[in-house]
Amino acid sequence: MISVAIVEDDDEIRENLSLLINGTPGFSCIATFPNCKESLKYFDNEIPDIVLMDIGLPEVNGIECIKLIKKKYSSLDILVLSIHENDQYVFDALCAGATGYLTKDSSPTRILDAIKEAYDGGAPMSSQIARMVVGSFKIQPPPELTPREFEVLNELVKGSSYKVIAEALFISEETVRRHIKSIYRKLEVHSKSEAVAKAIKERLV
Amino acid sequence: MISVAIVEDDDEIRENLSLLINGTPGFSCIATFPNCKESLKYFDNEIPDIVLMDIGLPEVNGIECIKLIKKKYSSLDILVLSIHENDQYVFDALCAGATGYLTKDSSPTRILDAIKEAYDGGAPMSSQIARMVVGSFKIQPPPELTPREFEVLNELVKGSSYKVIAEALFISEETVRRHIKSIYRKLEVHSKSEAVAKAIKERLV
DNA sequence: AGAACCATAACCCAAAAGGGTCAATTATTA
DNA sequence: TAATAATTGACCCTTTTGGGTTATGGTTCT
Repeated sequence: MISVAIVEDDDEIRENLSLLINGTPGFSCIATFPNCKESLKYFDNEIPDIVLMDIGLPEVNGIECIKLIKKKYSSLDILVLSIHENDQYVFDALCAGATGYLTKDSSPTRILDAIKEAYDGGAPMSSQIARMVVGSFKIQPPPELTPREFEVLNELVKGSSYKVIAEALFISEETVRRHIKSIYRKLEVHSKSEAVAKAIKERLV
Repeated sequence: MISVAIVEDDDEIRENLSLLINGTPGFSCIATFPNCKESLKYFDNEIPDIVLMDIGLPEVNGIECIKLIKKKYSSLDILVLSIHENDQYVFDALCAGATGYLTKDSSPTRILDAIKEAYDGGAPMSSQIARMVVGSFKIQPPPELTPREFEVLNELVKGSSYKVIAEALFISEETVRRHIKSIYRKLEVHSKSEAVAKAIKERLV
């Protein structure tokens, strides 16, 4: 028996979800809340297996609510159920610790499957969401750095000084300087920290 | 009709997959290859809808093969089918541009579902893999930086010099220096580039 | 009331970084 | 064969950075 709690401000949606869950063998909706605050209060006494979370909540929004819940109950699995397919909401929710992300047009069957999947250690996502998430890993076409320049860039990301890089790559500090000048020109930056930021953000390393 | 190509060095597995796909209505295995090189040659003439890719290939491994394929045919969807659940393989594959990642213990039904899902724009993953991927977004418990220190750290990541930070935050350069010393101590680093690397990697910004 | 922390600011000094220019060797490619 | 690119190295100079110390006013918590 999987116990579920729902945080959703729309009365109709909340009721329908509750009926769906309670009407299915093996699932039990043990509590529903129209906002973040009440859910937090409840969790002090009883912890469900899975929380279904809306994003568009009044006062404290769903993302913040996830953060607050995970802060206290870090192992609790939260499944987002949202109308938003917007990139930022999805990534914010996952960064906050959500276990999965379904769009609200998911079928009742899909929702139940997802709850089961989350309970079994999976991370259920609507297919467009999954594609978005997986796509975020993809590396962009790399800038034309030479192999040696990539080696130097790697050292920069490790925080090495010119001297340390020179020793690591068995070249003189002057040559390190030379390579770094090249790197700065190609990446269009003017300092180590900028280069490091760009390298990591664009996954050049 | 979804056309599928298979890159897999194990003869038996390759044959079984081919039989599974051709034996199912709506699916067609149009080509199979024991290594990367032959698959690339073939794609010059015909492009399947989906490629099933093994990771443990001889000579050029699966990750490199994905990179090579995506370099020429960036819209081709590649589904990894691997025995490895190792973090690094998964993330490397997704970074290389894989559309999904299944473990080899997936059932025939699951494999067919996944091909269909990838074809429909999804990103099918085995549940442990999905959990791993989603989990990688989660922010760790943040180090005890003060609000002001976070502001300074943000400026560092933007590549700002002490002087620029001072102007941006309306404080003296000396105070910027003070905050940065604090940040270095708390993050256990000794330079801007190290701080930036750590901040980005641990998603402090 | 005192302790602890935050944010502010200053001074000293050595080390590191960044920008400019020049030049030689090797390898690859046109 | 000539041109191009990669890799290596050097010298000049200024600015930036990092580590040390000290100090003040404000807040918050005990």
